[in-house]
Amino acid sequence: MRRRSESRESASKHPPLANAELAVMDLLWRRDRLTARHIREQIYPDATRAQHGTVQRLLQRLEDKGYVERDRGLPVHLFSASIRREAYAGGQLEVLAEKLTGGSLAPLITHLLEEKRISRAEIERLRKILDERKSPGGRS
Amino acid sequence: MRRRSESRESASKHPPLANAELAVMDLLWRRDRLTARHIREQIYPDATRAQHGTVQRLLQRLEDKGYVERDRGLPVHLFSASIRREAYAGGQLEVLAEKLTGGSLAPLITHLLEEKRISRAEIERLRKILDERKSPGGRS
DNA sequence: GACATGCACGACAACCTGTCGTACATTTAC
DNA sequence: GTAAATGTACGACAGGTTGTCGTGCATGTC
Repeated sequence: MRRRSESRESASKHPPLANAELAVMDLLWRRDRLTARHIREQIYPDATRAQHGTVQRLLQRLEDKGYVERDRGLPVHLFSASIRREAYAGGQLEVLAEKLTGGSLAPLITHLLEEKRISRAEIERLRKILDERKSPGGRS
Repeated sequence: MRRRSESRESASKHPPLANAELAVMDLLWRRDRLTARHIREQIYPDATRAQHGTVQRLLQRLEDKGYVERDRGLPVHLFSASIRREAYAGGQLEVLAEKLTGGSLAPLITHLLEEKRISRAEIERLRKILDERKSPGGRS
């Protein structure tokens, strides 16, 4: 079938994270340089022997996808996220906008506002963010 | 493994559309009440006999997911999107935010702004949208 | 009736994900 | 040094989803 090359390309550049993968990233986003053991303990509190392998598998696939780096300096590797949570989230947002609204964010947000699914506080946060961008402040 | 019930639930409420499915929805979002034939012609310009079935299949699965309604009044059914593009897009945005930033949109957009991935024009559009919400249009 | 067109749906291959188990390496304990 | 424990690498597999096709059935036209 005919398909849009761009969205396909961005999807391969920013493959979406599946559930278990996201759980691992979540830990790495909270704290860097974790051992596989630490991750396993968090995700599978009742750790059986076999689940070592599962975590290793997940970490390896995340490494393949470019989302995780491992420090092999020690025999027990230390894992870190190689992309910040905000960068991943932003990338996914872009993929979404590209697929659905030709890359524009406005329609997505308009709908949520109309449906009153964004709190007043959140609206103010967003306004502030946009204002900062308008007149570059102390931030950078 | 342990999983977050909320994100799972919203995912089942708003299942993401796959590629071919999205292509069909795209047509229905542009124009309502299309026949399967019309859709097939658009998606598979060089239509073979077998691809009738493919389109029927896609339409049926979209119907199952609640994204498409069909008018069975005539022997040749007429298909329509049962959710607006903006509603679907907004829903996906919410799913994204829930999974990644605890439901807040600000971090997603902050990153895109810092990376200068949002055009000046788009920023103004967003500001305008938010302003409208702040001081409700018509009055009060 | 014969034929064309459309709908319903079973079946299937390809892919992805989460899982496990096995093989191998390295460290630690005796 | 050998054995046990721990860790890494990765093949394998089941379950789910997706895109595809084909076949059977209904309904319309001539």
